[in-house]
Amino acid sequence: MARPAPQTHGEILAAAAKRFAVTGYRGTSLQDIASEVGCSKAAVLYHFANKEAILTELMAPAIEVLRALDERIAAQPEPASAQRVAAEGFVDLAVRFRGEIALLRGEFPELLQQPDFAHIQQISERLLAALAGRSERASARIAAFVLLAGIAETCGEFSDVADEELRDALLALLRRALAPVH
Amino acid sequence: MARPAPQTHGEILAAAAKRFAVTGYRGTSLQDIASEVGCSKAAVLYHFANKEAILTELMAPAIEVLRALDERIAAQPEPASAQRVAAEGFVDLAVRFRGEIALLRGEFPELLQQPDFAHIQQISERLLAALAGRSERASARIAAFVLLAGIAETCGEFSDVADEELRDALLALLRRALAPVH
DNA sequence: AGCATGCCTGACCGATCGGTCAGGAGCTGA
DNA sequence: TCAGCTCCTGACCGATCGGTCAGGCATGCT
Repeated sequence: MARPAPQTHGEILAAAAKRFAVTGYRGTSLQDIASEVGCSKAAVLYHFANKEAILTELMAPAIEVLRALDERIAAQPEPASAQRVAAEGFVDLAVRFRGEIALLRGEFPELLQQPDFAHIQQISERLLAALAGRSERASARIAAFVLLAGIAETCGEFSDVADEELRDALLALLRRALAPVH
Repeated sequence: MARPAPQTHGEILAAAAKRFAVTGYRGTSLQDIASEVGCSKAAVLYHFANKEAILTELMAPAIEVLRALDERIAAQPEPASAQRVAAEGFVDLAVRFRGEIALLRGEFPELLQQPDFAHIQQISERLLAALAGRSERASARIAAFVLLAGIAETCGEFSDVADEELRDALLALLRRALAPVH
């Protein structure tokens, strides 16, 4: 019809991001996305192999940064430095990609099961270990888990707070809350 | 058939709890629950008006405790005491009902939209305000949100940790992490 | 014996889901 | 002019969802 050019791919991506942010991944149907774009559901599936492929492409930049952070953490020989790198890197990532993280709207557990995101679970585990100061103590791991999950849930809210202010608040919280490495 | 007595109501509740804990509320169908019990889907809907009624009954005790906590917090005239009551009360609730909270598996946002749980959103807001020391500063509210959401997400994990140990770890974390009231 | 009631079943309903498919419109190069 | 390609459509598919309904089978009261 009136669709002039093949920028549709990008439009679908943008529409999907918009809808996912409101109703979550599972709560958004291909028809919802198609309606938002103004095309047919079949057109959406012409540009993307399936629904999961849309999410994968949407999250790709954030996942790449997460992967890089994982490498930087792994390169730290000392627990204390690994904890610092993990804290600063994760806060930075959470703030920068807070829009993308918000898309998941608490669907982390299910989404992580999907084959495309399988390796993220392992990265999360290493991130948790680093934040816990590579300690096996339950209290350290519990605190790290609370902060990790809490920050992931939080960054989507507070969209009215500037990046800078959000990052400072989260970093200050982490510095107060993380058990010091001993 | 061989179903002897009307303890089916309780069996359905138990089966639903078991399944919700694994696949979440939305990820569990009435047929799943019926199969777990060993009855028909129609039998499930004979005992419960609809799917949501199962969840409502499952969460009722936890919600009642939450409501009582809300009242106790509201009765505190000073921000400092309200913060203390909120922190201790919420940790206690999270640990006691960690099984129930785990059922929700990150489906809080959607579930809170449902009419049966509408008032919980307001209670959560007051809980957040109390933890933030009734401060309007963004940093205080951000920290409170991270801790609230993080604890809710956490208590379902660490099922191998004893109640006592989990509560102590969470309380110690809150004491470190909460911005002091000034 | 007859009847009501509680508990439960299988068959069925409309809606919605992700995904497929044949084909059409419009452009491009031979 | 016509073949071929990209982009897209509407019709359709099987599966699954929550929920309904008429009826069946015990049990217990009259």
